[in-house]
Amino acid sequence: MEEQDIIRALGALAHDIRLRVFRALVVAGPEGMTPGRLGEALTVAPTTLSFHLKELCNAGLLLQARSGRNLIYRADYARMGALMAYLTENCCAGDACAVTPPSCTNC
Amino acid sequence: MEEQDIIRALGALAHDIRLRVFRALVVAGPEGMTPGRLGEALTVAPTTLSFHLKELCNAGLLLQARSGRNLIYRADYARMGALMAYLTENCCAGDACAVTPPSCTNC
DNA sequence: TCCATAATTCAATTATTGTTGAAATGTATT
DNA sequence: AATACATTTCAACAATAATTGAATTATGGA
Repeated sequence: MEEQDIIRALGALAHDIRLRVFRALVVAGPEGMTPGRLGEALTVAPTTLSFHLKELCNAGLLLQARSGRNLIYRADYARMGALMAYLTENCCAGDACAVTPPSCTNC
Repeated sequence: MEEQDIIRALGALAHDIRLRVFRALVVAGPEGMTPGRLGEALTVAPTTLSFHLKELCNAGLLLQARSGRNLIYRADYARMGALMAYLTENCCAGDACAVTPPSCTNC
């Protein structure tokens, strides 16, 4: 992941609506969610939501697919993982930022 | 760390100069760096650099101290760690985003 | 005290982002 | 084909962030 992509991804997540959208999609899992359901769950107007979904897509954090007349948005876990990896490698030092994932608690 | 703090931290890092500044300070370690050295190393004008250092401070990612007529900026590793923890817990799912830190490679 | 250095603050300007409602697109149903 | 629904695109506007040079604050040394 290029530095420019990192900046775009960070910028995309640095907004309350977008962070909430992304979290909701992470929770939703592989099934994803439609803009309709998202807007209902988060109380965001369709136009506003569409704008932010596009931002997240452009940043590469979401994947879009069509199902009938609905669009389905999904979190791109691989992209998020790449972002985490970048931050861990470049913006952390020593143990200070060492985040211990659940699977490693016994290390 | 409150959601609002997360957004500010992400927003602070979502800028090329600020990301480079933060990385340089992470690399510099506990000794930190002065704006003078940073500006030299990164080729950023004093006023511009000062603006971005302030942004990073406001976001809680940097610590500031004075030493004679120099100011010394340091990365706040704990804050960065808290940011990483938040993202790991809230924006990742399953193994897809599981970042394996160096110390855990044998797990 | 006076000067030089390090860095910040201020104010004006420009550029980028975010919001909103109206209009348009695409798809399913009858 | 006609209608309804889900969603996006467009265009105008409002708000926020970034850049720049000049002026200011703070410290140390002659």
